[in-house]
Amino acid sequence: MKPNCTNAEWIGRAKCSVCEVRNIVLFAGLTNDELDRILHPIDNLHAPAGAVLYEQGGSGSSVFTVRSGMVKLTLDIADGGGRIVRLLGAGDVAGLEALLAQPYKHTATVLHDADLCRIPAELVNQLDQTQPKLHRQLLLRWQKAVDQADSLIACLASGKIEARLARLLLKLGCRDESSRGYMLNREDMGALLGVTTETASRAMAEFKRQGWVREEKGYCVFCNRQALAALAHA
Amino acid sequence: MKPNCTNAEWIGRAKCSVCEVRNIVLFAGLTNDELDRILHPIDNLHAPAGAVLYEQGGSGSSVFTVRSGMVKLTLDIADGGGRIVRLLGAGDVAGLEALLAQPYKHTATVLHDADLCRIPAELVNQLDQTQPKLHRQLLLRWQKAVDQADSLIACLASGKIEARLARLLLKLGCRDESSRGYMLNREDMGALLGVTTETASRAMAEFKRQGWVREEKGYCVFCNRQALAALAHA
DNA sequence: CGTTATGTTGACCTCCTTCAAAGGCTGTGG
DNA sequence: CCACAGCCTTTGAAGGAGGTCAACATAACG
Repeated sequence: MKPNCTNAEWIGRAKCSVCEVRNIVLFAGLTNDELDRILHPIDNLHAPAGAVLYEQGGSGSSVFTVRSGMVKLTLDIADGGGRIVRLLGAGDVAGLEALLAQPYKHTATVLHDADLCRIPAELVNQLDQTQPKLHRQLLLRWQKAVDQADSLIACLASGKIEARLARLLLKLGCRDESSRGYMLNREDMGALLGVTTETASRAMAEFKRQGWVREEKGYCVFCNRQALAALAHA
Repeated sequence: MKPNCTNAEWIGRAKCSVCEVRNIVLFAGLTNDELDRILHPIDNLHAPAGAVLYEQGGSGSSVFTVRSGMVKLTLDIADGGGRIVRLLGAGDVAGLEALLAQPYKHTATVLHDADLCRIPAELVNQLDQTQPKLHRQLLLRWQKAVDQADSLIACLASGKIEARLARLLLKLGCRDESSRGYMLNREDMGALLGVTTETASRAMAEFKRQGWVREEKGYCVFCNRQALAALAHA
């Protein structure tokens, strides 16, 4: 059991060269040869829903790339509450602050069973100095984190609940599109949209009554994308 | 007049080696010799309140470091509205996305007369490859942007208005502390806190009636920091 | 089959929005 | 110096949206 990865199952050394998401995660751009030389300390983990990858304030020694599944980053503030500040899916990276020797800024919790790569921060920093391709990928990841945070502020924290929920569902995507068709429970929806669990539940129930969206054991299925898009713009 | 900087007054080539904020902005860590060799294309601008540094979607060719004053980054979404996603003060950097050849993600508007350095993205990218010190500064700036966005989500978009406003005022700081003692107008407060201008005005008026804060031509003066801190934690 | 966690719904009340109007400050022109 | 316009702020009143507390339903699970 990894100290940073509660309840995570260790699968083995990562085989980055055969990883189907290689091109969309951190090491995109490196050739197989380059990968073979460096991938030894990288662990491949499977973490079930509920697993905590790391906790806010913990000393960060690794970054995590998400190969599949979904991970949430939550920020606890003084007065309780605690809000979800990011949802990560395939190709996203968690814990970049570890590269700067900063403590983890969030608590990372698995929402849907996830395949992850755990990469020592030290390794990434070494490669960063010698591999211009990785270097650019790093900057892109950081920018993506900024974009996601900004998008959350602009799209999920402004307007009426129905509009916010519609935007969230559209962001989560559809089952047959990408790996992002996961459904959230009402509590997480509330923490993401900045409302109570009850309000999130009421809005979702109404959406289902209207036939705009359907739920299938953890997945969400769209029935009327147009209706959601119309709501999102209101 | 610079194309990217409406109403900005051009002062001259930047003299980074005598810049008092050099240690807290992008080139912190470089020696004077190193600076002398590279600072030629850097422009020093003075921009009055209301000036627009760049607009969302514009092709980004420069990053801006803020030497003094205050700048807001606003994100316009489809359905109008438009929300402030970041407040920048002395030492902060705007437009990092230009380094990745991405269009500007926000509109940058000066809120309080600002001294700025306009640095060509190309120059930063060149230095990034040869100057490890600058490289680390860059990553730190990106992380700071993430932190600020997350902080906004957690602190300024959750809870009752009074708590949010108290947190905002504490963040803005006090006049005799740093350069962040600026007061915002009610419209910007609303755009930052996610409420209407009227609600922001009502809350501020009440704070002033209670004697917790005072306003002096654009600056804010604390009278009762404890009261604000207590509100912030509620 | 009971137990527990999660989702749904209702009733009531608070907070914020909306629309409207009045007050205050500043700059401009007579 | 005063009058006036324009902008920002403040305040009021009415309505709606979401919070809160509680009950109940449903699903998951041993």
